[in-house]
Amino acid sequence: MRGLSSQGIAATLYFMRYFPQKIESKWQARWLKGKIYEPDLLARPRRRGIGTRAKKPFYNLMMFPYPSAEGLHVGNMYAFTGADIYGRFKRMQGYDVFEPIGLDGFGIHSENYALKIGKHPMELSRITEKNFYRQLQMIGNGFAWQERLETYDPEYYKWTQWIFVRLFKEGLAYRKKQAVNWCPSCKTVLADEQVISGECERCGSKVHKKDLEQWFFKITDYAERLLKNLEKIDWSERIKIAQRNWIGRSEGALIKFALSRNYADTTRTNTEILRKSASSQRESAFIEVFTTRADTLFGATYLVVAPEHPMLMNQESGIMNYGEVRGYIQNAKSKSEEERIAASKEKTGVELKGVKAINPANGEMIPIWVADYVLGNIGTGAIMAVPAHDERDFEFAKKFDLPIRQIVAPETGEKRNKEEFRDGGSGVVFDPETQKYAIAHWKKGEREWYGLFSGGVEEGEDIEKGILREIKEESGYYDFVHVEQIETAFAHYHNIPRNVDRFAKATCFLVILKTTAVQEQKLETHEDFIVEWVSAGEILENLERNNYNHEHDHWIRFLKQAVGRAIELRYDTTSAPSIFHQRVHTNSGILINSGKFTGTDSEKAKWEITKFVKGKRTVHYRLRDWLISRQRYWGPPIPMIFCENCAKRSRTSDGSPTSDGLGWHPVPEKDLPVRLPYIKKFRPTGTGKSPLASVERFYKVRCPKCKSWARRETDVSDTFLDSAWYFLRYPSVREEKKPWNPAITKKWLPVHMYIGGAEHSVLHLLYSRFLAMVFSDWGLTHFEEPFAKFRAHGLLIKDGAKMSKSKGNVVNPDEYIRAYGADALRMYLMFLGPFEQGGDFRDTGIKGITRFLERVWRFGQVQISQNLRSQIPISKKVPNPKSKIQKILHQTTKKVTEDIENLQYNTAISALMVLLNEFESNKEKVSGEDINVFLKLLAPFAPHISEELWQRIFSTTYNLQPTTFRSIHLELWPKYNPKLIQEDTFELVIQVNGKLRGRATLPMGAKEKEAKDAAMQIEQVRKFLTTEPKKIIFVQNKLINFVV
RNA sequence: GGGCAGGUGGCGGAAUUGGCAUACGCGCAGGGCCUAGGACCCUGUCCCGUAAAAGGGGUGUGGGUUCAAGUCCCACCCUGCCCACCA
Repeated sequence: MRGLSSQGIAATLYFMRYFPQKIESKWQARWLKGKIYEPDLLARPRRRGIGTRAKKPFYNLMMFPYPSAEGLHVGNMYAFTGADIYGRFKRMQGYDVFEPIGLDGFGIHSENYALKIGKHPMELSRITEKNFYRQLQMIGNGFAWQERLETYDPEYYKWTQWIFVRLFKEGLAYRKKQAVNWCPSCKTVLADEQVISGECERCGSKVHKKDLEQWFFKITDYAERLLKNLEKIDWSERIKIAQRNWIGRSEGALIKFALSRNYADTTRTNTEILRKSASSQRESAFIEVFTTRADTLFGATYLVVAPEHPMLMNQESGIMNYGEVRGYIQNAKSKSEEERIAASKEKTGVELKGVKAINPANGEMIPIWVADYVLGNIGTGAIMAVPAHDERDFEFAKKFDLPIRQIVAPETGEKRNKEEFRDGGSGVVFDPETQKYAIAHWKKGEREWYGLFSGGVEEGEDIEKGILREIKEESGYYDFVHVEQIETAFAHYHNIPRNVDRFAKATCFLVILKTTAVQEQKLETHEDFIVEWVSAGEILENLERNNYNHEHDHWIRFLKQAVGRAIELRYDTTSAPSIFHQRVHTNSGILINSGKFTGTDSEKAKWEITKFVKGKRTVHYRLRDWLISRQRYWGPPIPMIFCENCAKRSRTSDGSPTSDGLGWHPVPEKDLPVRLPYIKKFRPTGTGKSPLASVERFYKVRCPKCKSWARRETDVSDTFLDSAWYFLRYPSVREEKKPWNPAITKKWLPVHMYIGGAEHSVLHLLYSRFLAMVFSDWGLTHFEEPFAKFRAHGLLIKDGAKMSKSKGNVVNPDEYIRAYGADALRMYLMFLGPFEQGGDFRDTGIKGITRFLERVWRFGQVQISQNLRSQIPISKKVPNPKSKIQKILHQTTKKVTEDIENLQYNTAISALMVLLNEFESNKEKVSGEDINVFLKLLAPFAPHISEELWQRIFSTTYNLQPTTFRSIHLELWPKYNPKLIQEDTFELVIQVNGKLRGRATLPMGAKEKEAKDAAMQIEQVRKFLTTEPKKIIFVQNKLINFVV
């Protein structure tokens, strides 16, 4: 076909149109037939030794979707495309990439959807499966279709149940009665991780607490390792932080507070009480609290126990108002979690009459309260309340008028050195009549500032008297209606009048005037200041403006605290600026009012005080055990059998159960799977029992041990258990005897790259890590961490808002694929923004990508027709290594390679656009080799169009059988030559005083002299260089800056 | 309340170590092609200023460091996400 006939040209022109749908389905079918995305998973070499087994395994995993019949969400496609680009890139780098896909179709989400549309989940799953796989096929990912799995497949959940059995046998699965999260709408219990701000993760209903006996996994045994291992894995930092917070390790102390029932006589001294308590301690009645702030023990002015606390269970603890307390407990328990949180602003509680606790630090008798702001399942369920340094305790103390004692004094200014501090303070003088504050307006030299009246305390003088004396001396006011100590701080400050640096323990007093009468004669006359009345706003503004002096740090604190207190006393209710909120000091500082620990740094005092009161230093985790039971239908039945007969026999003589069993037996492994029966009444019951509990043929079984009639567990397991181990099954889906094949697992795991949503940072990802660690401990695998590398992709939103069904802005990828093709949609999604940051889907944007692909197509067609016309095919034309095209080609190769590695797909695509622009403006200089490289760089993003063009231009296999062709996706990734990237000239930026005044092109490596000469050539530069420059800054290959 | 991410043209977003702010794309404007529309191609597009230049301003706000700041430091404001009475 040398000369083209007119029909030939017409045919060519017709062919030039880009029909993505046509080529996309064609290549998808060929890839599938050719098995180009199926690595050889087997581990052992082939018999004759020369194996073609995978040499460089690369397990590229993405989070499998939970399907609903609505179909694939564009957000799924966003995640999958981003993961697939990485996989394709690795494949072209010579790795044997394994990229499996499956469906997480078991569990509440799928069941709720089935309920909503009134279909049986078992039937629905067959429909959604088909639909999902069809859609997943269409997006053009390099999936290993032969290894797909579905979590509701008995061949899969057989092993999910097997894991449960093993965990039970190893003591990591146990049953206990506990107040658990109950979702009234889903009619099941939920794990803590599935309760978001008191609401059900799935349906958003408010979650209640319910006392139920449930199955738990002992994930808390692994808390420390789950935390520590985070250091070793290459994960998105934000996910690691989320896990760290969720595990919530905190170091603290367990401190015992002895109880006393003889507190009526309040006249006794502390020593007497101590003696008394020492004797009453023999009764060993005490409350143990957990605290991370043992340093504040001297400020513990009362104790609070949770409504669930065991001491409230028996009347014998000596509570005189037991009826009232019980009423409170019942009321608290009936509240939902949400109500308890919502009510957090308004604290409630009841004092336990007839009992007091003894603060072990100072022997003080302190009251005990029950209040629901203390939670039963956190720490010991009891706290020591330090209202001066904890906001919740502070609120509670204010409401019930309990004593507040400051223990930790903040330190303002720089860190204290060893110098001795002076005792002193300041007074905030307030006149309720005018709502103004009296201050000293200083003037000294050029400086002018406001200050509080302040001074040092003289020997033998008490601090309050000292401050009042200073106020009288400095201002003349003496007629006070209210004097109150507000706060103490340790402050470095500069005494301006005397021009010396000082360190002081400063106490602030709020002084409210009765009258503004002035003492006839001030005792001291200051030349440097005058007394002025200003509003709080004015004084604060002045203090903040002149913040050159450390003294002001604590003055600002004092003023805010004092004004806050004045507001509270209702001396000022109208003109208070919002900044004046009384704040509780919760940070570290220096101890005051703390016996022999006074003056110590609070951080240091923490463990000293713990030791002093014989407390126990311990570590506490926020993480709690994983609640596994679900009272639902659509999940793997928990493979356990309860035998009443065995339960009876295993009890010891006194009736308590023995350690080895309460009659619970795991289903023997040979009997797995426990198949989920098809039942018509699958709706959740709401009775606390699964719908399976009324299916006799399911639950009525023989005890595996004693063969008497027994009852099968009818709850199913949490859906997160299904997905916690699926990555182990993928490479071993054909393994029948074990959950995973050890040799294959050894070869392919841990997962090399895992990409998924950040919303799973503490659910799925934590559970998977837990199980992987357990399997490793059992010697079943060789790794503790399942995912060597994990990257969280960003959230795809639509027109600035989150996509949701209620907003009706969910994008269905099908329509877009039909209209623009999968390649265009893939590239558009990736072009929206940085993959790890997410993007905003707007319909207008996809046109740009479509245009780009059409231009690629047209450019390719020109090559094809030239191939046909020319004796020497374009593909054989040798590129000129010195040409501009070569340079930009190699630069682009470098950029695209690096960007894909960093998941910065948006900039990689932009680089490809720049390259195409360059091709188009230098058409005649583009060689076949250049196009070859371009298509390979494009291949991970737009796999279909690049395959089609590559085959037509370069391959001899285009028309061969689908099974014998050589795909571009198996070609090697282009390499760049760093030498070709090197520019030999650069554009010198010429600045005068940092402002751009001109440019010049110079050879790379030009010296300062040459740069200067070049700069002087330019009129615009000379114009600004009237005098000899003071300084010349020269940055090689970049710029020259003249400072004049 | 805490943690994290972020704030740059009309919009999505670029910007190595601090060194030409706004790459690439969308949109918009003008022009070409065409009976016309669409598609496509070319040119322009941060703001003020100008016939055009020259010049000036400009990366959430206010300060600082520097010859030079989107980038570093301090304080603050706003948005999004996650967590939240965790002792």
